[in-house]
Order: sequence, then C-alpha cells, then structure tokens
Amino acid sequence: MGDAFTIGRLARDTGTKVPTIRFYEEIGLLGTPIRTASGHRRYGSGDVRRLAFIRSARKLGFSTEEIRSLLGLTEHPEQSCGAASDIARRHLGEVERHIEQLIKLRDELRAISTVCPGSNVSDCGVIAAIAHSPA
Amino acid sequence: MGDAFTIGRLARDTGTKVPTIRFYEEIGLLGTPIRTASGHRRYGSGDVRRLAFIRSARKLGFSTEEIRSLLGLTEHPEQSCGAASDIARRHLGEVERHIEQLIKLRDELRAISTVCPGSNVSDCGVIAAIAHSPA
DNA sequence: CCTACAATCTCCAGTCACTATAGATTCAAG
DNA sequence: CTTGAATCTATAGTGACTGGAGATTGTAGG
Repeated sequence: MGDAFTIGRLARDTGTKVPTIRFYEEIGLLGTPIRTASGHRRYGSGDVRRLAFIRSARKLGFSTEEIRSLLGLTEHPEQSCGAASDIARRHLGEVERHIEQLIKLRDELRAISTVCPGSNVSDCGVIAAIAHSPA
Repeated sequence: MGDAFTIGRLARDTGTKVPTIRFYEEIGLLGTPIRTASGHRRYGSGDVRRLAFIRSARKLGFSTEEIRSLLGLTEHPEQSCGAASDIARRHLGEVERHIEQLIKLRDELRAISTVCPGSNVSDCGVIAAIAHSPA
C-alpha cells in the first residue's frame, strides 16, 4: 500500500476533472481526504475505486442522490442486494420511458426536416411544423 | 381583436407556469408586454401563438438559443427555410445520438438488474456490475 | 361600500451537476 | 535558484426553470 495519489493523479486515473473531485467531496460523495503539511489532498487506492464507481454510475445516468444510496448500501452488505437492484430497476424504467419519448421526438423531427430539405423555396413548413407539433 | 390576456390566462392557455412566462420575457424570448395602469402585464393573441411555439419547440428538445434563432428567422421569411431546416436536422442528429447512447445504457441496466432479481442473497452483483460497467 | 380572497407584482434564492475563473501558494525539475 | 506546473480557497456562471416572501391589485359576494 505505498499508494499515494495527488488530486491530479486521481483525476487522470479516473477521467474526472479536478474541480469535480473537490465538488464530490463538498457534497459528501467522497470523504475528506488526509492532507499534506502544506494542505494538499492525498488519496489512496480506496478513493480511486470509490471515485471510479461514482463516475461509472453517473455515466449510467444515476443521480448523485441515487449514488449516495448505492454507496450507503455497500456499508450494509447484509441487505444490499434487494435495495440495490430496486434502485437499478427503477432507473431502468426511467431510461426506457426516456427512450420511448425520444423516439417519438425523432420521428417528429424527421417529418419536420423533410418538409423542406434545404432548398431555397421561400416559404417552407419547418417553422409551422414545429408550431403545430403535438409534442 | 378585442383579445386581452392576463399572465394567468396566457399561462392556462399554453400550459406554461406564470414564472416561466416572466422568465421568457427576462431572457428575451417574449417581448416586454404592455402594462395596465397598475402594472399588470397584458397580452394579445400574438403572444399566445409565440409562447405556444416556444413551448412546442422546448418539448421537441430545442434549446432556448435554438428557439431564439428560429424566432429570428420568422422575421426574415425570405431566407428562413434553409436555415430553419438546418437547425432541425442538426437537432435531429443530436437526438439520434442520444437515443443510441440510451439504448446501450438500457442494455447495461437490464444486465445489471437481472444479476440479482430482488432475492435475499447477501452478496449480489449489482454494485459490482455498476462499478465495472464499461460506460 | 366593505370584506375576503385570488391573482399579480418584484426580487431573490434554490435546483442539478458540474465548470471556470482569480489570486495565492507550493511542488518538482533543471 | 528559477521557472512553470499543480494545487489551494473562494466565488460565480451555466441552462431552464421553480418556488417563496412580502406587497399590491383585481374581483365577487353580501
């Protein structure tokens, strides 16, 4: 365990921007790290794993609150599973609804942008189509 | 044209919240309306159409900046068409990319939430799956 | 005319998840 | 020892609203 990371190293290793790490500390997703005598943050490999988890979950679309729950669950491993998969399934439902809406939207936009495919006709239907879209 | 709307009526007619209307005025999507002697905003049917257009475009996912462009184009109808359909097609491309990403995400979430379908097993793969997702 | 109460007014703070800037210090390499 | 990169704190900005406080005004019933 001779592992000691600066904030910049932690940022590089996890694909996170430095201010984002400080932000996560501020909102309590990351704990307050130890500091060097001059005040610089020092991290260990546990922090790398935790931050990597946070970033993965964010990319999967979990909110910081959901991530807080997931991280909390890892501290009570005996009952984690049901609650964790609840969070994941609820989130899956939201993503599926979101996809449905976007597909409707895409079909509308396709219709709108074929009304006038870039010609120089002086009155076309794009604006009208947006105005009268049932969205 | 004996049409005169209060802000509340305009809100009801367009499915917009009152503060949102004032916000649109503040950022210049809606012009500054005439006021009654006591300072209350008065709107006409032109404002209803303009606000309805803004709301439709927002529901279609256009940003307020894009809407500003679209509204600007309506004031130069001779060259509107090409530029308007450019905006729509660019936006369509973004929506299509967004859908692709969400489908990948959905497949991952499905995999994750079937790892442990809510049983009471004490160590399951949900947390690990999130941590090791390639997202 | 008076009393309620609903609607409107302005101004400001909060949301979410960061991102960026300024100005001061500190670290690491040559 | 100097230079430049990295870090520090603190604060403000983003986008697109939403909500609340506290004051004024509009309107309907008695």
